[in-house]
Amino acid sequence: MSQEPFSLLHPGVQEAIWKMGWKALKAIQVQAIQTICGTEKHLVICAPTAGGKTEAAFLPIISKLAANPQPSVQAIYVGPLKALINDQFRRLEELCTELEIPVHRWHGDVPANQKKALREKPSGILLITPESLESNFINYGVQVSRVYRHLSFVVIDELHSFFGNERGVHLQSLLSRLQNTAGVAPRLVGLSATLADPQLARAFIAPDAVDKVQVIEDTSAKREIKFGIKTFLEPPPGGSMPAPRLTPGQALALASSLTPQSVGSAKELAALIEERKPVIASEKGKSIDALDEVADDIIRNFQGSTNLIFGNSKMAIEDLADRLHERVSKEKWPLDPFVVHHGSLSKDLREEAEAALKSGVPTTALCSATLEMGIDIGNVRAIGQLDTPWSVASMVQRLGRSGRRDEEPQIMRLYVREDSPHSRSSLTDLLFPDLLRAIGMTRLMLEKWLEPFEQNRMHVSTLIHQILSFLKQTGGMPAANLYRALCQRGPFRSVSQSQLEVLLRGLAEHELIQQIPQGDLILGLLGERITASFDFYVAFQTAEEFVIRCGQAEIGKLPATVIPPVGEHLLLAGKRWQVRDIVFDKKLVLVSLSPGKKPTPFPGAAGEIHTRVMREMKKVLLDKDEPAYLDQNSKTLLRAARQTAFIVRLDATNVVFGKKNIQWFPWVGTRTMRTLSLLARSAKIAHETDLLSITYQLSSPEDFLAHLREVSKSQPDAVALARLMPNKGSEKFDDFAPEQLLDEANAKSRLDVSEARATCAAQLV
DNA sequence: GACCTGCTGCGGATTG
Repeated sequence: MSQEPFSLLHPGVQEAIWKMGWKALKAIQVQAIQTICGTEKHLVICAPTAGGKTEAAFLPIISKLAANPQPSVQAIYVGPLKALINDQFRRLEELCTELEIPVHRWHGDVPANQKKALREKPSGILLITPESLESNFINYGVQVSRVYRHLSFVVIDELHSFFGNERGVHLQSLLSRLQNTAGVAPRLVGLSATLADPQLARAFIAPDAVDKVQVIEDTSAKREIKFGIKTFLEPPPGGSMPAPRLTPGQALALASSLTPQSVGSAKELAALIEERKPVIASEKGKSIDALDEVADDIIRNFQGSTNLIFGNSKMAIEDLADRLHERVSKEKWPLDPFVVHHGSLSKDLREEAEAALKSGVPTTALCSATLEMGIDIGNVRAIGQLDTPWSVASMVQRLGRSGRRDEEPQIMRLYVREDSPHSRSSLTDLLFPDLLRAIGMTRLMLEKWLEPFEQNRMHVSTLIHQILSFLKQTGGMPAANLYRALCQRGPFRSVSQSQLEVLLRGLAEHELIQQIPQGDLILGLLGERITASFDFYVAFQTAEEFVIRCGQAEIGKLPATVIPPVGEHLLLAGKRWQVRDIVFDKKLVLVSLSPGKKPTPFPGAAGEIHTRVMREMKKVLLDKDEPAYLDQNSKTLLRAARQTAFIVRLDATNVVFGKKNIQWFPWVGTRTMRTLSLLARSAKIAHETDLLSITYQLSSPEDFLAHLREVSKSQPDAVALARLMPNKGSEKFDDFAPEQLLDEANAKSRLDVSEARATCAAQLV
């Protein structure tokens, strides 16, 4: 054991380490001890799950606390999940008992008397969620300064989960308010397994003192990665009859016989496809699709071990689970190893699935982001991923859940579903965009690139939340104090003083706040009601949900908008149900098992794709190499996509000039594509966008070039463009924000005028 | 064309 850092620890902590039988401190633990005990810096620790991060942070923190006990909470651990807090509570309590450092927890499931006891006699370490910290300000505002007056450390677990979203800004605001209210300057420690850019983590932890943040990364043995992409073709959409489908080989032959004319013409394409003699994919009269082929592959490759298979949507997860159960029962397996885990399932069912994963009996979970982070589920052999993920960050996070023992490789099988070419296929369809994205993202993952988060977002909804919370906490204050606390010292730095004034006037119009004659702002009638409601503590939007119950057993919850009428069917927890009764006033749906199958569609918004990913996809399309991680189908379809790109000369130019329209492939992300679309709209040019391209209803190349010239030379007004957006805001309190402010916020964070201009200018060269 | 997370006090009845 490295003697020097060990000797920096309190003797009681040294003893605890001996007693636990540790042979040596890990490298990140040594560095953390040196930084926390030897400097005044903040800290970010980046290491894989189960890599000893929590101990790295807490061994030195506990040492400091043991040497200097105070009658106040001295360290806070903020966790994003209740289950994670419960896990860490057990570990910390074990470490702290003999040192006589009290460990407390505060979240929604903790009994009120324990919370009361902590408020009356604050001490030691407190494990808490952001929302419960919010409840401290709302319900015990006057006690905050006493309870936290000797706070010296704040540890934030799963730091990356707070980046760029409402909950992260909420947390930053709470921590900033805590410092001001209690008059303390705690040191911050962030923990994460997936950090793109240490610089962003530094900026999140301490925006004013980025160089006071030490980053510690675990550089110990990198594990081997085994990675494969498999592509299956979906029968063409439409009609109840099974539609004919090409094999990947036929798709390649089709691409080779394309001409620039046939690509744009449904008739010519149909004739070419007819020549290839497409087959109706069926098995005993039942049509099979790509998901059936994925299920067959899973049955072959995920047997006899514990695995996670992630999907992009709950509907797809449920559908896949249903098909796997079908196969297991048809083949009469003695045990069905497939379980389902996602956010719409009841706590009981989720815990059952978690227990099965931990049990040692081979289990494969079909899951969503619920199993992406946090709770320990033991040793996972391999990861399946149904459909190309939305972000590289999520792909990395998911891959990281496998091969947890050092000597084991990380394994991922990524399944891509592409439409078989059909008579109405667009050029974009013929380029197999999901396969391109899967390869592009894989290349970026291997390069260690991850999406950065938007630092300049205004977060209008969360600012409204914090204004209301602050007024509730204090009873009222002048507008200037709000500006100083939230916008200058707090996280809402992208909001100017005049923008805050516009916002406050808007809030007064809605009676959320009002100004008393002396000038102070206080809560208005509606503001009082909102801050008193149970769901105020949460900064993010939540939908109205109905509980789905079979007899006394709760299966899960579904949004009110997707509940089928009585007599119809739904798919939940991998089982088929029929709706028996709906009790509207109790928000309850009674169901029973039934053979009828209808996948439940969950509502949701589309994701944003980063420009770097689109640029990589272009490279994939124009490169010649065929990565070894592609299966034969994927290689064949990639060849077909490249052949098609060659036919329409996408290798030489990004534009395809048709008779009646002009299709441009700018290879930019969602934000820039949205901006290009709004620019065309403000120039009154009819157009459509798809996954890869924007098609202008222009017949003359000159008109197209004139538009690009106009955009690249003028100084487009981003706010004026944002005014044209159809959906201005969807976060919790956006409805209370003045439209002008939402336009300014959207101009900043949902559009990218400078990249749009640069893209137009580059196309002109 | 998407996923995830989280949270009262208080009055009244009942019990020791």
